Amino acid sequence: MPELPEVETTRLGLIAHVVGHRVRDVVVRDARLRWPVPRDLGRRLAGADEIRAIRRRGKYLLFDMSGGSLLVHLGMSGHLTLVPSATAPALHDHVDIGLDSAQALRLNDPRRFGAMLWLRDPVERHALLSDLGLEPFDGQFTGAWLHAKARGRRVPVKHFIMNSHVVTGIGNIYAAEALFRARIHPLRAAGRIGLARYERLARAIRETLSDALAAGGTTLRDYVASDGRPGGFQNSACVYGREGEPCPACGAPIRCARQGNRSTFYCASCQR
DNA sequence: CCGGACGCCTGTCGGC
DNA sequence: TGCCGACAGGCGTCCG
Repeated sequence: MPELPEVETTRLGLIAHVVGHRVRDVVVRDARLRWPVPRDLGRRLAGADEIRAIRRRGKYLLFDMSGGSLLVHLGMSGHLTLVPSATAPALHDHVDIGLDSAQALRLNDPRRFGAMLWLRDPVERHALLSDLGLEPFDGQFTGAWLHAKARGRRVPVKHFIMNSHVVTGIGNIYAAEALFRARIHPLRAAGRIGLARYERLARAIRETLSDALAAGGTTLRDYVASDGRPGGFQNSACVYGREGEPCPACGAPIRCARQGNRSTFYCASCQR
């Protein structure tokens, strides 16, 4: 499940191979992603100049070109890899973006929750990006900011920090891990948590994401980086997917609760 | 505005 | 062995 560390690992792995190159051709084998891949994507990309930069906003990747940007979202099961241009496609290899370097950027996404769209300038005004919350590594993202934002909210704090209109890049895995580090119960109402605990949470979110980034992200099932290699953070997870195992801090068994359609993992003795 | 439910999608797994 | 339901879950959308 690509969250901020997986998307950022993908971005970092692609920069050296993609920036400064032009798109030669685009092959869409299956346009049925979250939204249809635009029919004119090939014309747009091949008609633009070279890819100037790759940016990340939340879980979105933006490949900046003249006149607009290619937006990519990996959804739940997507990954972007670089392959030699002639590489035969495998199952769920939906889109190839052929570069002038004899390599292709290949999107594989079994569940097709991902997206590939062309965004005209100014990109930030697009509906998908305009209402996004703060980046966790933005200097404005502090405990005080979170505390103010949570005022009056009755939603469980785990949902609150997974809401991309509040703070971007945090999904089910890192939300659970950050709340464990901050020793906050995932079901506690967001508006009923004090400033000091939000300071702890903001710090825990940044530490968790930094550690995961250093490990190359988390691979539970589908995720691989742009070179095809899996991440390593799954071995460092304290609570996610560890129901019944002893809490690394106190030894009590990790619990699993269901919130709507999602599982949440926590230590009932450490997290209050 | 807020919160909760729903739908999209495929692969995997446990139970019978 | 095959069938079936549950589950994985990001996020836009809809509804009360």
